[in-house]
Amino acid sequence: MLKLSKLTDYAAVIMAQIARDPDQAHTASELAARVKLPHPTVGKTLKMLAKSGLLESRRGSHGGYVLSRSPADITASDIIAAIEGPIGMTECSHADGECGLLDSCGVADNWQRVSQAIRTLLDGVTLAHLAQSSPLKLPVQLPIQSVTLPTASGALREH
Amino acid sequence: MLKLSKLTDYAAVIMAQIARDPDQAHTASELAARVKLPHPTVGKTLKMLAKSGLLESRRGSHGGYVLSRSPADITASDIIAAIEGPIGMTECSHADGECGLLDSCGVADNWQRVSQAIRTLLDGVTLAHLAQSSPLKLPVQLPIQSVTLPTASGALREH
DNA sequence: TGTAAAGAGGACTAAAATGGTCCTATATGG
DNA sequence: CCATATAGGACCATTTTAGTCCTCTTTACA
Repeated sequence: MLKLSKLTDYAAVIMAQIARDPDQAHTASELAARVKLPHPTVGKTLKMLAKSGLLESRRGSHGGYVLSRSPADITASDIIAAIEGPIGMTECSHADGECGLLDSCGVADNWQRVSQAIRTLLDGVTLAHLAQSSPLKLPVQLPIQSVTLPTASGALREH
Repeated sequence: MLKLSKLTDYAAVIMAQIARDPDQAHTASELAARVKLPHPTVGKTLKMLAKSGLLESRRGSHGGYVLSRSPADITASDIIAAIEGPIGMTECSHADGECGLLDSCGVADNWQRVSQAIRTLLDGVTLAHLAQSSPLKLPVQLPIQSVTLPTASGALREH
């Protein structure tokens, strides 16, 4: 369903929590309590976010996590990629080949373009947007420049 | 990774094959051969596409599948939804409640808006686009109307 | 009217991804 | 030194996904 994993969802919620109070370090237990999720799970999520550079961690007592950049400089793409790896709709949208069906596929190029469009869209959503409760303004119109389709281009024959 | 399942991928490829030769019925075995995938798998995919109304099937000898509408009237959303169910990034993006964390979540609204933007984007990509080999023109610019973020709106405090 | 060629529908299995927990090690402040 | 944190994995249970197979029905045509 083109869905985010639960962990990614948690990550977004957690990041938003931190973003709303960016000046102090937040511990896993504190965040777990706020977000009402089990401590180990929140801990795991935080570790992933830290490892990919979105959070900075301080160990020891009085430790915790802080944003490594301003909320306006952290995108939805960043968060998703931190938990799920590179964003792409299809197997072949990032890997460099190894699909084996490329010749009989015929849609790879276009899927990759769609992937790219989604990635760009997600790049435009920042943590600052997510953290604020007031609605984002998104373009509900014309996300695709409707190509008056060329009906038949040379290469579309098969076998 | 915000990825489509393999079956969805197959579905797109298969639909594109049919779209390129829309005037005759295509059997599962024929398509399996073209697309170089095992017959049972292709069969399963076709059944799903037919059940959700994107293909019409004719049984018996000389049977097969035909598009139920013109390629320009079948969208990427349709194909994805046929295999994966309703498109939405988060659990709460279509279900009507039952999340239980909504109060502590604080990002639900915005995620839903992002979901909606992706859905709209996908609605703009048709099977006609996918089937043609010449590149789609996608808006690599400004998919989000960058809200100069309101810095602090009333509701974003958390005790 | 019989037979072969198709799809419909669903049961089933194997493999992979996901979510979640826990343990040990290390760092840090008081 | 001790309490409090994170780091980094190992680990398991559950769910999802992919893929196969079997039986039934429909249809064209010899």
